[in-house]
Amino acid sequence: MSQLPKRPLTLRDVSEACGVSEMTVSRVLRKSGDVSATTRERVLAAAKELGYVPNQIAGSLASQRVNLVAVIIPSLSNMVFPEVLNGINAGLDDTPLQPVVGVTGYRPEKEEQVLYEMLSWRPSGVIIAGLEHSEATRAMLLNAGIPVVEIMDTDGNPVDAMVGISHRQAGRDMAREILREGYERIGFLGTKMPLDHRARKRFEGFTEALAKEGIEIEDRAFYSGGSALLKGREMTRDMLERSPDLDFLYFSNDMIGAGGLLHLLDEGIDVPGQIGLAGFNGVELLAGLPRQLATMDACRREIGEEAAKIILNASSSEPDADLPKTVIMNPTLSVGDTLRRKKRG
Amino acid sequence: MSQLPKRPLTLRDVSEACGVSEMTVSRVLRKSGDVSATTRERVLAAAKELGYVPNQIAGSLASQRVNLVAVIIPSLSNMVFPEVLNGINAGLDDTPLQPVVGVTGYRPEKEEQVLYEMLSWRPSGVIIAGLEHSEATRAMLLNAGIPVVEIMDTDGNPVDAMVGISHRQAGRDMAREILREGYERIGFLGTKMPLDHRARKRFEGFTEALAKEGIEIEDRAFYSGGSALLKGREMTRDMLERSPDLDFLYFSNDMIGAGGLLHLLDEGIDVPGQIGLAGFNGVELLAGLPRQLATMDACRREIGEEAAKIILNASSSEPDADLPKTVIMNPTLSVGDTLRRKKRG
DNA sequence: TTGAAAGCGCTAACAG
DNA sequence: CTGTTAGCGCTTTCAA
Repeated sequence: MSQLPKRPLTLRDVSEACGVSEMTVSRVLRKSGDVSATTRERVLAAAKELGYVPNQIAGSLASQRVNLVAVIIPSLSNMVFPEVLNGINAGLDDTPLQPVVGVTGYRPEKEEQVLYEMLSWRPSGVIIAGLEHSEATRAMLLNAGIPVVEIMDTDGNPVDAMVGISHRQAGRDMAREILREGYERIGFLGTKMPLDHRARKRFEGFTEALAKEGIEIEDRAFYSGGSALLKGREMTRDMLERSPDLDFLYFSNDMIGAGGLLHLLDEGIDVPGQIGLAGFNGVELLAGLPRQLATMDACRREIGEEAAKIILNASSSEPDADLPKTVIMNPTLSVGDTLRRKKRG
Repeated sequence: MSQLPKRPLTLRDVSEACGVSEMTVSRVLRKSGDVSATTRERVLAAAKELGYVPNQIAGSLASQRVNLVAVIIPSLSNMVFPEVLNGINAGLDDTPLQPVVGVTGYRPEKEEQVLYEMLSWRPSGVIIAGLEHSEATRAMLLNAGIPVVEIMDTDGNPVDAMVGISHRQAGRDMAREILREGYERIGFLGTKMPLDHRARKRFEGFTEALAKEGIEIEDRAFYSGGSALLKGREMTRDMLERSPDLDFLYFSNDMIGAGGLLHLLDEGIDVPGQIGLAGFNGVELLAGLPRQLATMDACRREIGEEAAKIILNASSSEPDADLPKTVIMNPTLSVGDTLRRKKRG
């Protein structure tokens, strides 16, 4: 830390400062090969003294190895994705690999562009949300020649590996639970997102399971943008005005579900006696509400960790060929205080 | 898209496929220099046909330019930071620059390590949360020879540029507002985070402004981990048990504030008549609560956008030297429904 | 245990 | 408008 360099320092600078060849300096800094303790100390001291930071660009070009993992997700505004990122971070901690995040805003063309940019850094692997991609995106994924893990959804065929839950199944399970409790006049409230395939699949699974019992959704509403909690309140109010006979509301996420719950409590409506409620995601927030919303855990953190493991394995020197390429997690349904209506034997 | 390459494609492959020199292919792909329309088309067609993705590693090494901006934040779990990231994303959209995010978990040594790794990619700039860093971190920042923007806090001296709000001032402003409304017996509830300097500074500003009026905080409580909303409920309950005379609760963030609000409403306590409440952040969530919590906007998105602008300017070919290196934003205080107690003239 | 040479894939700078 | 030459800063490989 003696001078402020206009030109970034290079190995050569360190080499000259300590009178050891560039090659040996490089070996010390990478802890590779055998270097005598004395020269190592000398090199380390010089590097620290100068404030040398290695140039990974040059290193990666020379070694043809890049310690980056591309992570591509639709959004950061929805807490779901930060939690997956935390899982990936945890899974990659204490390994040489580092996640690099790209955000698509749920737009396929943006996804394509983000992937292209990330691939141009020649990462060691790709973790990407969802199974639905444009043709070009799939082609890039296929041709990249690196491990690819598609996460969060397992209803479809992965390019390479996938880790997630079946949202169709999640929808079906919730529907069955609702019917089992005797609810029959059901409303659905969700996001207006044609490109949120996971929400769509939950909805499809949900209606499918209802249909099997001869039941149809009686009312539905979709929103986009704004405060989810507030939207939940408003939409619930509006829906119950339109369809006062409903005895259950299924929300596509916990945030609007919480809004609905708060509205009903304000109105003094008996939950779950008169109306039952369920959301999706198991967001931590819910713990503080006056009543526990029925919901289903999406295994977000675990998905991130598992995806990281797969990339790690695939890019290790001796990959375990037996490690499964498809991991389907089982979301747990928690009924909370807003779903049970009957006494049960 | 004809074959799946074991070895990633290079410029040379494209060059051979279309019979144009590597240099010209490179120019076409970078849209730099003049290339005849016909050759351009030929090159583009070949590149697409092969599925060529340029190698930025090599490109950056050769051009000595890297279109990456290092962004270093403490956490992704707190919605504050994703919102800042959204601002940065927005500010960098449609520019060649791309953010790369690193997370420190509020730990100085992790911050040091993350910064080191990011600098080893020779980014075009650094955006880093906070003004408090280890000696080594400051040294790296100083010697990196690239624009550095420290964000979210302006109570201190930046290495280079800073964008944010004064948390001390924010604390003072809230204290003054509370006193003006006639509250006098004040409790504080916050996070137990010795390394969250912004929360600490708000607290300091708050107590300082109270002290000026001869008032001291009567009770305080700190938490860590868990659902903030739930913690808010519990801590509020406990504090009012301990100190039933309190007439105001200041929360270090809106989430625990919302928990406190829900608790008080459950108990049928008059808010803001008997007890006033205020939080911090202006989280979108609040809009859906039964009552609007008094709070203060932290200008998260704007901070991100402004920081992006500074990096952009500094790394442009003709930087505007007049662009200020310090941007202090003014958080707006919204009193909501939980602060006003007096009728005012 | 250390060093020298070659080259990773691309682009700056210049020449044609 | 197009091509040639010479590296960018590091690591691989081979030799000492």
